[in-house]
Amino acid sequence: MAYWLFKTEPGEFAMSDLEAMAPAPECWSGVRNYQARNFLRDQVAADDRVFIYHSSCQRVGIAGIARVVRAGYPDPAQFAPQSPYYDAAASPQLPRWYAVDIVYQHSFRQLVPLAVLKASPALQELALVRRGSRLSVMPVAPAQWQAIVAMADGPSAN
DNA sequence: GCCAACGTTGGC
DNA sequence: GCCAACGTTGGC
Repeated sequence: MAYWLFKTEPGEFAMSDLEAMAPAPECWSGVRNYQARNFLRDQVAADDRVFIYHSSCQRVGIAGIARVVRAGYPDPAQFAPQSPYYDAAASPQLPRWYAVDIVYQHSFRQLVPLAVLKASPALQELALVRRGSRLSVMPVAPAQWQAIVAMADGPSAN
């Protein structure tokens, strides 16, 4: 089992939306960056765990945990002309973009702010805190995962 | 709203 | 293949 971090703008789709849908899964759609696409297509697997990160909002940080229930498959949005994620160059025979399905697992009692992540010595190698990083799907090492969970729900977070 | 940093496009 | 121009991301 591997660990990941997915970015989302809560104005579009928030951790609370995922929680409200539970136990129904959500299609994680609309990733339009090749490096992130490659992770979704090639590496994200069923039963992997995912941090949900809120970006471009008042309180940026990690809001909770989801679980992957379906590995990468062609993102339906690329074939839907009405979708903002439509890609005229993609076809079902030659899909360009991929999605996964995730399901709600756990909302942190309090969001772990970006500033806290940046300040953690255990997270200096995490792509999220690297200067200028724009990657929206990224791997999280087990030690990084445990450090973040401890910050979220550990004694210091209470 | 600003702007730094990044990814993509397209002319050559 | 280079690289300037452009569009986007995303924190602040």
